[in-house]
Amino acid sequence: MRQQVPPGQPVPPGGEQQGHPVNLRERKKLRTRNALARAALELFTRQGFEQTTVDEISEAVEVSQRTFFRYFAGKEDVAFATQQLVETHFLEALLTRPADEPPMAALRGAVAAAWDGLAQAMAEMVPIELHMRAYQMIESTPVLLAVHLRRSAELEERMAREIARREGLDVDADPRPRLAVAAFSGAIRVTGRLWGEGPDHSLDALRTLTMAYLDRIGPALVEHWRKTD
Amino acid sequence: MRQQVPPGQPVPPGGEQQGHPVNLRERKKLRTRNALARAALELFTRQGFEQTTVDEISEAVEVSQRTFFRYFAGKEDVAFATQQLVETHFLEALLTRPADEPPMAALRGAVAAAWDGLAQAMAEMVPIELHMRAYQMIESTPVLLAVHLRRSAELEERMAREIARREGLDVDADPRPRLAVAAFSGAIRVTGRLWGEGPDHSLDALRTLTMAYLDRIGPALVEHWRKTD
DNA sequence: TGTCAGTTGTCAGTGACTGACACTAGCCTC
DNA sequence: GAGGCTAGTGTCAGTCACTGACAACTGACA
Repeated sequence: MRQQVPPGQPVPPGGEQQGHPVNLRERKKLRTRNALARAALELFTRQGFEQTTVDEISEAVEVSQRTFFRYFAGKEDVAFATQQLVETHFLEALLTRPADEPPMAALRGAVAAAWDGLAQAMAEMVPIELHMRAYQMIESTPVLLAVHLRRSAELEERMAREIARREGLDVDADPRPRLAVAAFSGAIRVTGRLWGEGPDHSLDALRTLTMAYLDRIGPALVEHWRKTD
Repeated sequence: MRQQVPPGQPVPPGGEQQGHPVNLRERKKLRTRNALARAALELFTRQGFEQTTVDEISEAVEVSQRTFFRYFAGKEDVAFATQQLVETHFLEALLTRPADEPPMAALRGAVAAAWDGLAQAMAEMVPIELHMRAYQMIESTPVLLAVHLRRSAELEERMAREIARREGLDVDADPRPRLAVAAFSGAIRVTGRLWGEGPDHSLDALRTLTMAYLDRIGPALVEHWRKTD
């Protein structure tokens, strides 16, 4: 079996992340992709990742196995379909933060902004509740956890670079961008877990919990690092 | 293909980590296992992980593919054969540190102690230089990097628990054990990378570099946390 | 409406793994 | 030292993840 995660993502169609296409072709593709993701997550969460075959997923959507692999680079890849959506939204939000915001404020602002609009985009793919169950599954499936950690590391790296760029620093020379991102990501992870364990599994609950935690990271990292300030 | 990483390690023979067996049976097994690991790492580093098949590895050692899978849970598993050895040595060393040592001193002492004896045990399996090249390969192969991150996370968790136990703390209630371990692991990782990039690839170079860095983590974490102190 | 490009299905093949079973070789006993 | 026991090994057949090639189809656009 192939099983390896694609290096730079063999970019199957739909890689352009829901750009609300106009023509029928594009809409059809998007529908197939979403249907595959939904079916996959449903099966994964119900019977387990390993216990689900790609054939099952394809059959559920009534496409050939070959088609599945044209939309997703691998079985692991579908499992992260919704994560991918979240990350994309967040990164986009981060890139459009006002230039004068201090690092942690920008990161915090980006999460906040990402929530808006995310819920809708996500719901088109899968019910939020399914996304949440998928997250738990990822955390408890060794193969997926491994991939998740790698993905997180990559995201953090991109965040750190963006923060460094904003502050006019060299990521490799100055440890602060990575430190800030590490602290931020740590908080996000903790709230994610707490939310999963807690009783209220609504998006709003996660949102307020996250914001509350981010506010506690402490003022040490909140200030500008630029000398010009 | 199966490709998933074994949850609790399906413990193939030889899982008892080189206990210098007495009888012929055991010695033969150990030799086969080491030969497989050596052949695998050699092939992986020469032609790449994905480009190497399990059949190639087995053929190089003149055993059947089935036998390979009786020694290692999967193709990924061999790639971590030497890492496994290092980790085992380190954890053992940590467990036998004097009870009155402060956390960071115990961790530091454990690395130091692990070096002794490790070189020999390792050389029985593969040349040190091969182990080193294998490390680079892991870092640059996405599938392996993912597994590596997961393994590291697991190791850190075990370290944190041990530190907490020593200090009489609850890992989940007090963040300090995990923080200390995170700082420690971070330093180890950094030195590992520096060593790989630097000119001197000797074990001694790594050892002195690591020690120097560990000494810089700062006195903030070095003190005892116990009130009784 | 016809052409063309993008999408899909079919087929065949590779490679990672696994279970079952038969065979062999050290180990232990008598 | 012969024989039996058992662990280790090879063979075989099967599953499942993936991939390339090619033929059939279907929207898009002139």
